[in-house]
Amino acid sequence: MFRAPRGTSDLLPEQQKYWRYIESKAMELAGEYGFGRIDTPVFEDSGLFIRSVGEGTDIVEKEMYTFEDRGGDSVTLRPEGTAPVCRAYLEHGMHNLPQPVRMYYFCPVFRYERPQAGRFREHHQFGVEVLGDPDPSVDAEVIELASRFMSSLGLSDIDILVNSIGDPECRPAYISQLKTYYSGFTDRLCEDCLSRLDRNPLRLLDCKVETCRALGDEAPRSSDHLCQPCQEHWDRLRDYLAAMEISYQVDHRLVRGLDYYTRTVFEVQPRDVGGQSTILGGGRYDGLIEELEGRPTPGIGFATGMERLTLNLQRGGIEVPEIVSPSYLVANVGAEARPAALKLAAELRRAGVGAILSSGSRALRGQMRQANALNVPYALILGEDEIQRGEVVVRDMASSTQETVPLQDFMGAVANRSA
RNA sequence: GCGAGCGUAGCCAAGUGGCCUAAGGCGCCUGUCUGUGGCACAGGAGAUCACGGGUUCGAACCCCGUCGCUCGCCCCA
Repeated sequence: MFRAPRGTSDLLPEQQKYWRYIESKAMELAGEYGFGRIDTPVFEDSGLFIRSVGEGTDIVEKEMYTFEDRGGDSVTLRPEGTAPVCRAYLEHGMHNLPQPVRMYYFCPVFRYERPQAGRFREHHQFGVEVLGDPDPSVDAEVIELASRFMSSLGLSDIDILVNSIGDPECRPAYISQLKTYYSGFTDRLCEDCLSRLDRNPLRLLDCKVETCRALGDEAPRSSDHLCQPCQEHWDRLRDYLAAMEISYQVDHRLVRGLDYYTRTVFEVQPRDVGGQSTILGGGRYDGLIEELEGRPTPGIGFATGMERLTLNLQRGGIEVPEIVSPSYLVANVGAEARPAALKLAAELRRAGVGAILSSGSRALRGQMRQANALNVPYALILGEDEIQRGEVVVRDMASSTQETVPLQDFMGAVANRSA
């Protein structure tokens, strides 16, 4: 038997309510802030991601779904959402639009990883991007949006972590300080950290091994080594966040795995457990558009994982609205009633109300059971008697009461109610 | 890429060498109730016990391999 590929899953009808809930909240908020929706292709030229995400990153090095298409071009299933949006910004000359340009997206993203709790090979993101404005007020606004998004979902047990990792001006000097610091403790570093020392020194900071953590506490902090413009950006951001009364924590260990981030980085984490816990991550990427051969254009955004949001909604016991079932089940008895039932169901749907046609192959008893199991408020019963008299039995399932009414009157009432 | 655990019907599972032609529960279907649901009772369908090999007189159960799933590390949403 075929199964869904490793790390992927089917989103079954009974789970859809979470997604609908998250999507509706996200779209509502995005609209409030003036974001327009963008949808980009599921796959892109492989070079786009190699260039933007960074050659040395894990994503590019070992996680991309890259293949040659039949024409011999190398394409890659989108491993993240920001680069395609930037590509679209450039391709469609959006620098000619009023700046900044605000866009949001929902899309599947693909990374070849070992699946575990909250981590998949295909997952789905909601993300926002603001392109064309360097001002820290935009950072504050985007972080505020993230915060509002969490509270609108009902997720309250979360921390918002914020940091500044500088820019190409000041970061190299900081990184070399960091290396110097850690090089003095090579005897105390874990094996992973020893390799990070060469490959990705920033990552030393968020190692989870106890001894490494202790070293990280005392390590030089990026926010203490910012160049003057970065420092000013960082100071103003914190002023704005304070002015907006956003509760957040500065986390000097916060770094992100993609090369394009500059200055502001932030994450949202649930308060309880560790593991694959980050539910939202983002930051500023002022060099990215230029890296993609555009005029220097600043940008900032974040992405959230639908699956992790759902997980947290479920863990938090947060009630989400059920997807409404149709109002009517049309039961029918006897061969004569079958076409009449089909017609009635079709008319109801045309009138804008949902109707499920019950299979006439079952006894009426079975059809009523079905009505009960499907949780429809009303069952409509058509039998030969009703057909002859031009009537229909309308049964209110909740109160177990029913009345026989002329079909025309019933349809008239339905039309009035839905109008 | 590394480490650990687990695979018995759609789901939850009992069973740890013969009494297993595999218990029970949920769900599904049918009947009791000849055209009326939720409850109850009765019945039914649904399992090559993940797959392959081995040990044994005998394997769901022990051993080996494979595959799959889950969890952790790395990394990330």
